[in-house]
Amino acid sequence: MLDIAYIRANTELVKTGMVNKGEKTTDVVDRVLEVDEKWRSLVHEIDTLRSTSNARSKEIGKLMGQGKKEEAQVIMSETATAKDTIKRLEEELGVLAQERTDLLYRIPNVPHESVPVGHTDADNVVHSTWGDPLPQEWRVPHWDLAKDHNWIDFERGVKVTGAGFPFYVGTGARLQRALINFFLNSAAERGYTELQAPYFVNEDSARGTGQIPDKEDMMYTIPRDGFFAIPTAEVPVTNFHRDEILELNELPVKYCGYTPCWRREAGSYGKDVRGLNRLHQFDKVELVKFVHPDTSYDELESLREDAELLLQALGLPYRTLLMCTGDMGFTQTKKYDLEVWSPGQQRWLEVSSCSNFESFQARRMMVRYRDEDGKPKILHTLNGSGLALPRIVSAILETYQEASGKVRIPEVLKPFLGNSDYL
RNA sequence: GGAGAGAUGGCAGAGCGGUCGAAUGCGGCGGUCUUGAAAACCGUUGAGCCGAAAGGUUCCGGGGGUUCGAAUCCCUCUCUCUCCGCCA
Repeated sequence: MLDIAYIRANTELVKTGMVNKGEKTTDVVDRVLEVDEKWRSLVHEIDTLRSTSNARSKEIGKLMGQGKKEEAQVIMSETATAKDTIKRLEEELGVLAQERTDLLYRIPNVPHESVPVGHTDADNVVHSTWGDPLPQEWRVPHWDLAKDHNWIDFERGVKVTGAGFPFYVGTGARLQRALINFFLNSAAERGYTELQAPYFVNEDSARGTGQIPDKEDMMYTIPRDGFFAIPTAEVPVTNFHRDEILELNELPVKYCGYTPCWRREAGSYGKDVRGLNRLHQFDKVELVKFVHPDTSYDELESLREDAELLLQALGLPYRTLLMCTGDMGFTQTKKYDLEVWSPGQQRWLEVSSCSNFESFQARRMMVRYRDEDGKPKILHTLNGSGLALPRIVSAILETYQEASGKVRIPEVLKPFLGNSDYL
């Protein structure tokens, strides 16, 4: 959520940002300012009332201590009504406070000035490309190839759990494990501390990163225990420092973590869901940074680079998109998507998205750092995939397949796969 | 799953219903001393909110209650620890 003081001081900027992100109206901004105004004046009123009644209680305490019961009685009778008034006003305040935060939660983060204004994915800007997209030629989609080699078993996944929960079999499973190791090792070399995170989180954590309210439908739930299956490691890893104050000299704090991710993906059908393109359970290595506000845009560039280097090392042609305002999402100020080329399907597949949230998540989670003046300040958070596995598996199978149907192993993965040349 | 104990500041750990935002110790920061460091000594050191500031206010696991007044009493929830059982 945004800082209400920021909204007050930059109302038009916030509204413009909303419009550019594709919100139909900006009424919520006016309403939050209105409610905030009322809230603040009521806070003031209540604080004043409490101040006098606190003073009186102390007075009573003093008199009682001196044994002056009668004098104490007089003041007691005076305070009786103030108590009721305060209680009534506090109830009012509670309603206002709730409304205020509800409204604040509905205001999206403001796009950075460097982000192109646009409405759809057509307005995204190609930031860079690496390698040449391979032509189709003999290359078949990964689902056919994987089936021929018995590397992925979609049918048994359906039997055991349901659609979108495949088995990886034999070499297929090994390839997954190799990729996870390669990604984690690379992240470690780039200064990320590895975290092995819980796969379930509680409600506070889900709220911290913004899955609740609004996006709880994307998550699988464990209602009996009040848990959510994580849709991405971003949730547990970013919440790692919830309600904490980090020291200035430890910034930037960088974590990587491998986890499975579960997403209900309600309402997704059609060709997009063939094979590994869209799953309910998939594996991902996530990169998360906690940084000083002054550096977050530099950190975004280096985060993007961290992710890009993985694709380059794997030798997979890809392109990097700078997402336009309309295609960016509620919580981000700036976002890059990395799309790998799938020669078997002749299309780009998103394998990473690297985002700056500025203080949007950190404010909600109260993650702060202690500034030079000794005061706690909200820091900035960023995250990006490094990388999502299934579409990388698709791209490897399709890119490295030979006319015979055999699949070569990318150089960097060989050490993880017995130094063989072929899968 | 059963039984018991507990939840207080960065950590440890006190706290009769009234000057308790909270003793004390450790840690942190500043200083004295020292060629430098250590030790010793002195001082300082929680966070949120309102406010231009002065100041005010809230917070002792969460929520509710009793009271003029709650860290302290009552109810409730959650979590942690110990023992037993079960178990990778």
